[in-house]
Amino acid sequence: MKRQTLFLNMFSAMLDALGPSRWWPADSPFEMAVGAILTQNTNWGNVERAIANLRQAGVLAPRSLFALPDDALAELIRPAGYFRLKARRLKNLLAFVNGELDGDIAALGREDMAVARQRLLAVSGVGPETADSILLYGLGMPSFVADAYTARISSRHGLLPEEAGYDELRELFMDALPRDVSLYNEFHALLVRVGNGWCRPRAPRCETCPLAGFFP
DNA sequence: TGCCAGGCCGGGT
DNA sequence: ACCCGGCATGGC
Repeated sequence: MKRQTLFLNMFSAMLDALGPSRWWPADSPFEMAVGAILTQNTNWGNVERAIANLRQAGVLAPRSLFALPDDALAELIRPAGYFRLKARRLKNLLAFVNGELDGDIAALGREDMAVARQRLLAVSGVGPETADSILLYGLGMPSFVADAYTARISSRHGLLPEEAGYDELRELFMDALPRDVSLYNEFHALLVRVGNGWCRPRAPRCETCPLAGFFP
């Protein structure tokens, strides 16, 4: 079977079983980017609390958030964990957005995607997954997000060895699939949902997984 | 109770 | 070029 067909069938199997995800839950590209930093190695429920705190404090905008002292910002995002570290990372991103993009992160979306990706990666605290999330979900660019779930599900199904690196994994999906923003969006969202629900690190529930028996 | 969560950086080999 | 310790809260 053609590899693209295999991947699209995998997508359909998850979509049929779970329905559309309607990701990313954010009101603006800026809020999305903030969420991308806050959710690093962290449960989304904790991130929601942190974002609610920022909104409540009226600082969910590039200038006002940057104006907050580090320790005040850290206190507001405490529920998201790693809060001192993430306060610094947010400040790094904000310095870039305010200083180089005139406070408008959406301006990045009008650049060449590889250039936009490199500029995001140059911000300390923005790694490949965070950058790709912002490109895809925040800016609507076709950059596939290859996170820990993608790696786990892929290796369990023998698509790649477990030790495969981030870029290798991303290229596997991007080479196999058409460059389509909506497809990448929903595909990654479904992988996360399968990873949270069935493809667990220690206790996989493979019997009832939407991908059970899908791969040869 | 321990495991897990939509990673990344910096320093050491 | 890899490997590892550190970072931290909250749900199950």
